[in-house]
Amino acid sequence: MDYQPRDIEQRWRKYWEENEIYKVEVDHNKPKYYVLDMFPYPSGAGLHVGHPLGYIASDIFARYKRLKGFNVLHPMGYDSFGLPAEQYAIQTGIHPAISTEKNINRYREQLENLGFSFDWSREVRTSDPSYYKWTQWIFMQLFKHYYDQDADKAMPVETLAERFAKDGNANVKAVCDDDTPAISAADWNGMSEKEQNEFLLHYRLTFPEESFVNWCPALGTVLSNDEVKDGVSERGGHPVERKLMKQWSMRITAYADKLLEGLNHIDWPESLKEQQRNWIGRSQGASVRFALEQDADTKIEVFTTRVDTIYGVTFMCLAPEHDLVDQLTTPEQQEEIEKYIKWTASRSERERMSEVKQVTGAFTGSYCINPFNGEKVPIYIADYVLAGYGTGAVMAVPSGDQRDWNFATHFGLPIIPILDAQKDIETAADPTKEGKYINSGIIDGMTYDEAIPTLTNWLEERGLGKGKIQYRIRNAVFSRQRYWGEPVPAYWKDGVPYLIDESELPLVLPAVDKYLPTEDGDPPLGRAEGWKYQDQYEYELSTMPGWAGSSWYWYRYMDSQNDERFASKDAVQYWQAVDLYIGGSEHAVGHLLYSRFWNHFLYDLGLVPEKEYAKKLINQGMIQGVIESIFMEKSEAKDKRFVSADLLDQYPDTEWAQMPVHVDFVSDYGSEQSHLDKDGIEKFKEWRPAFANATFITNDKGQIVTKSEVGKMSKRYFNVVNPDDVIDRYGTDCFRMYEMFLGPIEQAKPWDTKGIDGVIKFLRRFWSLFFDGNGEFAVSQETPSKEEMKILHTTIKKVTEDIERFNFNTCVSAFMIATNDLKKMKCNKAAVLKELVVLMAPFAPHINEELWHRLGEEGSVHKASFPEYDEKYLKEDSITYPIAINGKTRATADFPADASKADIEKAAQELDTMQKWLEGKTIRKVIVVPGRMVNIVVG
RNA sequence: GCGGGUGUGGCGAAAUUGGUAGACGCGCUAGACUUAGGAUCUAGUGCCGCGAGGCGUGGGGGUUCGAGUCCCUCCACCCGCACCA
Repeated sequence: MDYQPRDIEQRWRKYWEENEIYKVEVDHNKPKYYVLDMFPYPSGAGLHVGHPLGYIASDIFARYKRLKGFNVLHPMGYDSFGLPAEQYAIQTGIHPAISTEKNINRYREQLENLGFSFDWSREVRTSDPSYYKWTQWIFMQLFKHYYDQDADKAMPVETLAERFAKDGNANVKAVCDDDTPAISAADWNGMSEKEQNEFLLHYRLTFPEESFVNWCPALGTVLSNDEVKDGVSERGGHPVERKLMKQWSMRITAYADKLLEGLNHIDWPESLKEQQRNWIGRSQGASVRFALEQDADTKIEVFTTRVDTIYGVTFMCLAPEHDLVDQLTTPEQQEEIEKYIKWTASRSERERMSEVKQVTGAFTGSYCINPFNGEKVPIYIADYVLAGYGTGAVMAVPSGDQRDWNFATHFGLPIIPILDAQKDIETAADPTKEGKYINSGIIDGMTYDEAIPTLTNWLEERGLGKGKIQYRIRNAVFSRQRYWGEPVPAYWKDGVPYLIDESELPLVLPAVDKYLPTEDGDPPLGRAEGWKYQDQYEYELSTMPGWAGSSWYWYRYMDSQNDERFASKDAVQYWQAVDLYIGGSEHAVGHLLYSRFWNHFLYDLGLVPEKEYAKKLINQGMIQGVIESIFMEKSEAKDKRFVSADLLDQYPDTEWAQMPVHVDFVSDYGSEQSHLDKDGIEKFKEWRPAFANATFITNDKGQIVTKSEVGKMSKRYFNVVNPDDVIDRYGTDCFRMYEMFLGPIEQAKPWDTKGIDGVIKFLRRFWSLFFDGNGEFAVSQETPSKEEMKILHTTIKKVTEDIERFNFNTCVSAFMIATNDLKKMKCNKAAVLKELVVLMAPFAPHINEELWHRLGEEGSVHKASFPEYDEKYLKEDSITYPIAINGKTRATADFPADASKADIEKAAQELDTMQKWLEGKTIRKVIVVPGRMVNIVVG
């Protein structure tokens, strides 16, 4: 009987469902293991091509852990709030809930087609009120808490109010807005309720504040930096302006240190941790205040990580947007400064970033005074200084910083050496910390480690500065002017936000007539009728961002039906945290940072047991596609010309446009020889009837050579490979094994099916081990030979070790080798095959379930226990050693496994085959590495 | 400019602590079986050379008896970024 994947797969999937094979409950008699995938956004295009890779890997690991006796939580759900559904609603008027439901059903089908072992009874959807009830609840907790630096955790705002009533805020060490005024107890007690509530917003972990946003009037919405290209919206090309808007914000800065520190305790890819560290950007340094020459009371504050270089300061640089620029500009310099400011305002961030080599700036005409030596320091503005970071002002040290050096050289400013170890500062800056200070007043002759405290103390004694830690992470804007998101459970009274009562959760998204902003520019919720708290106070009109729902979802899986709590205490206590989390690295500084922030907060409240919710994280690489394009003449002519890419240089005067073609038409797709042959050209004409009469200038082989590029798989490039098609042809098991066989999961790679035949061949061969020449199922009950046991146990060892290291590609190789070896020996011993079936079941769950039952075993193979290897079958009688002379292998020889080093050393030199190499040479040394090799060193 | 990563046959890739580089698969070559095969099986396949042998893990240098692996240096490509003072 031939291997028929489709029959087998359908039958066993049904069996698993009927017998609830993958259902999991809290079980205190078993150790738990939690395998989590990043849940998908259900887009209209179907399951994203990058997803199966990660999902297959996590499924294999989940199945493996189950076989190893763990109680495995392996759930799946949908991150179902998002912009595409809203845009679709704007176009069609269809409620996003309806289109989302449809997409989810499609995803569910595709996921089931991949044979995953999810416990679907735990499915979550972030857009479901029973889910977002708890997203809103967590938001409320954030509003109700502030970050207390003495307790080093979040504390209830009520306790803060009590302290204000007693002592004011002078002794409160808490994370708050920079402009929080100092108040006394009397001040506080004299405030009205509204004033008190307003004041507390300076401390709450989520709070409304005026912040600049990219506002696009035409689209009536706020855009991310990414959606703005050259000052216009990416979609539609509408103008975008900077606008101040009241936005909810999350005080993630309060957790900056904990988020940094936590990275030391989790097993995440080092590169991803580094990205988060850079994003948080903790730098230790000092702030220094430079008084103006013209007005000693006005001071420019700078932040520097190298306060030790302060005697090398030869100019000061402000961001063009700095508050003091107007005041500093002298009448003579007015024109130049204005011109420069105008010029920088016209430059996009992209331009400012890419043109780093060009030195630009302008002199304000004013000076400030270096507090250490009283020197006059000229003040410039330059757009390499960013208004948004630190104080928007930099003290420039040309001898120690290359950018400052470039600027000084360009404007003819002095360059003062400050360390005796600095070299060649005439040609470039030298940022060294080595050596002793020179030209440096109070720190002359000191080293770096001595200088820093000396300077900081000096500054602090005089109130001119202090040691300071600066972060570059900013509070996270939490409002979206959109419909399809969680409503914020707050209302406005007298211009101050209040929370609704917890008993009123969930605050369900109201119906609206249109999904567009109102005429007044309010978000879509402004259209909802009666959208008022107790019919009098307007609810918050913005909704939450996409990352809200995904910042805690792993807890909901633990107890997804709970109405009383986000998850029961029991469930959270049992499942604790995610043991293995798999997803893409594109979430490095978005989801993976925000979710850690929320988790730290929930931990502070005692609601969850671990500070870090994901102990181990693996990034699966993106599977890319190949974009194949042909060249079409740019002309007004009705019938265009197309040219083979290898003939382009014969038409130097013609302009050609690149046009993507469907990859199905392309021969040798993805290679340098990729081309449309005669057949392909016909298919292309059929596909694009407008070009039926076009001219095709082919090369001498009659081909139109195409240009191949690796890039995103996307509908617009006609290069999407749908997993369903591959599965229809080869079966789920083959698809799963092939994706694993492609290479390491972390690696990005273009999708191609070139090697899939090897995997299907292997599965057929594996299947044939269980059948005789007539196609009848036939296994032998005989005791396996020593040789057969060796193959089995080598494979068990290899696969066990490789699964633990997530080297799934080499596991597949091991299965292939074992199958080939057993096939050669015509081994059909049930005792060997049964173990192999369990071993392979995580990778190819269906075929192995079938074979398990044919072997007469009870129950599901997925409830069996993973085989253990026995060292005794792995021992060799003899070991083949390579024998080298000066590192160059010249012969091999077998020695008994228990031979001593001395025996091997002696025997190796006496080998007949070695004599011709050793003739006339003097042996200086013989190196024997037991079990490995012999190297004879000759003179 | 900064940060991170990658570089091994025609292709996807293997290679515990430095120890026979290229496992496994694709492709290719030859053969077997077939009416036929894009099915199956067998053998071969890093490069140069008839051969002995030589050369080979992006380039150059170093440490070592021995380097894909460790160190220095240069190059190429990819990803991220908010010029982070």
